[in-house]
Amino acid sequence: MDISKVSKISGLPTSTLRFYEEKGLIHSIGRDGLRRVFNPSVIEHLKLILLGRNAGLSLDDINNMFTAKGPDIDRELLAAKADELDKKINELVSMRDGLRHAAACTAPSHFECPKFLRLLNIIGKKRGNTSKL
Amino acid sequence: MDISKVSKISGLPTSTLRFYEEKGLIHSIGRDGLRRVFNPSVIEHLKLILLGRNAGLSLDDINNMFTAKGPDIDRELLAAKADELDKKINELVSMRDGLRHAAACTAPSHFECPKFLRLLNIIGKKRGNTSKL
DNA sequence: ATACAAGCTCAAGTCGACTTGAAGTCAATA
DNA sequence: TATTGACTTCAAGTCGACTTGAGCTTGTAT
Repeated sequence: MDISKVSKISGLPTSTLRFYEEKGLIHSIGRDGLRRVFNPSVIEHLKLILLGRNAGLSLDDINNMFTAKGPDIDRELLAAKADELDKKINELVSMRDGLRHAAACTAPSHFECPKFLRLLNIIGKKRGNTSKL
Repeated sequence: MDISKVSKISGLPTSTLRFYEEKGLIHSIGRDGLRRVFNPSVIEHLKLILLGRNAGLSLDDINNMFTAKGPDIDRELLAAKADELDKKINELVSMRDGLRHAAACTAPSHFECPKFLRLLNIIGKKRGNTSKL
């Protein structure tokens, strides 16, 4: 596949694909003249990258998690990231509920609605001890 | 409250608090000489801001969602953001499951593990039609 | 009285993640 | 054959979200 096909399938601009290759997130399997040639499997890699980005991971995180830099991957890192995601999922659920409520609530300000404030505080409680909030 | 107290309670550096004030995300209720004075309720605002940031919202989004710029808030925006969050939550759940599996899986590469690839594709399917992946 | 920590403003710097621009290569088509 | 359009590299620019630094003011402790 050439870069424009990858771009069309993935929806990512070619500039981003080159950027990702430079960062080592994806790889081309060779060149046709000057032009990069990609294995179709790059699409799966890109899916994973987009997914990770969407989950709020940095490109470096993604790189560390999925580009085995030795004989084996870092299982602990993966498990740790899974745990982080779990925490985040809980927060997002609360946030979503808070938003849904706020969209329906008639209180003049969200901060004057006890239900909304309660949701905020529940979230606060769930967040270990990294912040005092 | 003075800025250092807000900083201690919130865990945010004073520079960030000033920055947020400048952006209109929080407000001080006055000055004591030169120094900003905050109402304790700023803590609730900061909770919400941190929560939003954690959910991947931009400061501008947060500002639009929670600083009523007219008599009424934008309920449609809130509901739309709630829907976005719902989508994101689904993705994060899949991602988390994928990571948990990858941490345990013995396949030489994640991309050679059918189960992992299946998870990726399930996610792909869930993502409306904004991207072709 | 003096020093010092903590605040202040405003401009500039940083970092991650890209994007854009200039300048060149190359295959295909008018 | 000449132009076009898609590709290439490499450097520089952009954007959001802060952070840092210089230079100044103030309240408190020695």
